[in-house]
Amino acid sequence: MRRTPVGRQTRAARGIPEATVARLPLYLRALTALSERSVPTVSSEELAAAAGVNSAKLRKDFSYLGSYGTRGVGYDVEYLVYQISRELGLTQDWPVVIVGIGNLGHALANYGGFASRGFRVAALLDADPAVVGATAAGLPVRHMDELESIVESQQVSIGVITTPPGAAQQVCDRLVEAGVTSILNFAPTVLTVPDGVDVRKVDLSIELQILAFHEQRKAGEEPEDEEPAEEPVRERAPGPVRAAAAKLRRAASGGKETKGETDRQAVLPA
Amino acid sequence: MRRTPVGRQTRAARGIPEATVARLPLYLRALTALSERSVPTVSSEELAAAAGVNSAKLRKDFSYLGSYGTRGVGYDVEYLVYQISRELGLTQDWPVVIVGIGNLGHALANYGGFASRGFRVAALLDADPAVVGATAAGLPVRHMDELESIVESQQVSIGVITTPPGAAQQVCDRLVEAGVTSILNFAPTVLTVPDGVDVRKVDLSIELQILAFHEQRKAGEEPEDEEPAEEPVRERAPGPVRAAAAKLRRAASGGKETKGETDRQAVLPA
DNA sequence: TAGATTGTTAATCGATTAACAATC
DNA sequence: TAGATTGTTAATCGATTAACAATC
Repeated sequence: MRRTPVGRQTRAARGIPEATVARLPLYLRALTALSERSVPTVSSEELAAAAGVNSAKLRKDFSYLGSYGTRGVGYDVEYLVYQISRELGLTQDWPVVIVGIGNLGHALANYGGFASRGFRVAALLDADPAVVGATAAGLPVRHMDELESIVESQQVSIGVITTPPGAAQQVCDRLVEAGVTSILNFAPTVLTVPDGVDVRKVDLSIELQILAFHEQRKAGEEPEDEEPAEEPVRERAPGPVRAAAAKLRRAASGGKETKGETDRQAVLPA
Repeated sequence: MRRTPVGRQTRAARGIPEATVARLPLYLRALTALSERSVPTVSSEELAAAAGVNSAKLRKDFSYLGSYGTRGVGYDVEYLVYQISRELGLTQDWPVVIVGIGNLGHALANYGGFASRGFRVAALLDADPAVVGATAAGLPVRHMDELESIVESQQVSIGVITTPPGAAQQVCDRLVEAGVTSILNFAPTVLTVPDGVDVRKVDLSIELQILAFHEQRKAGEEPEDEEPAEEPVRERAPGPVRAAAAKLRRAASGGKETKGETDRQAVLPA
């Protein structure tokens, strides 16, 4: 996707796969721990175990960065820490704004891993006058009105959105307009951004739903309903009839079934 | 990966790809919004736009669930909400424990999207006597000692870990031992679990680092250091020499470089 | 019947993995 | 030199996408 030979000529490092990029922080964390224990070198096998991946994947990942290992020996911990840090852009300082200082914004402002790794909270912003002026993590909460001036004066390129879902797109638009080009979105909202802006999302509800899916599988696949047994080959009733049927099922599904090892009530999301 | 024909015979739905499972919650969210606006039917094109994916992917995803659409018409919103909810296991109620009631645990306990979608906070747990007894989101914080009895008596199968990193594995072990088989980990720790236990992780620091990587790319790839230009073809000095060189570079890299459009200080993660 | 839209096919792309030659 | 471990190859697997026949 990303194909941005903006600067000078493209070097090998340009083509690092997304899946690899997403694992570099894991390797870096494991390496940092080794570094703190003054471990001088580490093999792909050991490091992979510490990072929770297999060693073939790790070596493949590192091969995109260059040949930083020594055959028969392993990797120099300090050197790798430095190379990965540089590859990830962590040899710079990245000022970040957090917009929406509710419970979650508060938690993030206080998050330790934030300050390390080169990320610095440039400002906390909120639209609520009752919150503005309060202090979180030693920083004053400032009003949304200051968003543009802060982003510009402090060269903020990363914004974190922890607003209620209804405000997220609007906040996102303002951040982008002001010059932010990377957004980490904690609001359960699909954000629309122009080309060149990256959005990553963190969504508790989605993670839980994925876990629930697998949990249900593990629980043994008993019927959760009256007639689910041969459900894929269901008859094709016209839409409205189906909807009515669904409603009936929903109404009927309250607290009926009992799973083998559990006894959970049937509940549909609101 | 997951191949668990635990219950009776395997039906088509067994083989839903992970990537599809991860998108079902997105579709469900978009459908719920349509449902609330009383929209009766939706095309793959419209729904895909609302969920932020392309329509071919959406149709492919839905094809794993069954044939729930009507050619020439689209999908019945209510019916799809029901089918996806059931597929994800959301027609049941899932009691969840949150362990570690710091800022983040607090925020999660208060998170609205938690209570909807069938997830219910069964208990908040903390090891710190100073926190135990306090109230968060209307629930008392209980002591870790009660973990086992709560998990067993309330049939909790999902645990959320929001402890400091040092405590995460230990908490994880206790959860698993008590019977929890799905874990959502917010601590920046690689958790080791037995087969049959699912772990998903949410890691702010990793997300920010991935954004920083792309941000750096966008910024145009100027040298962040003295000699990075032909860095992939670097000479292969033996480990210790490399490490020393790296340290030199680290020491030297403080506040030197100036990017084209930014002026950030060079900082290495702690 | 004509128009619309699904469900599926097949091609392509990207990620994972095992195996092993290269080489320290 | 012998043992260890990297870096790379090639096979496999899974995910994405465009296109279109099926069919409402």
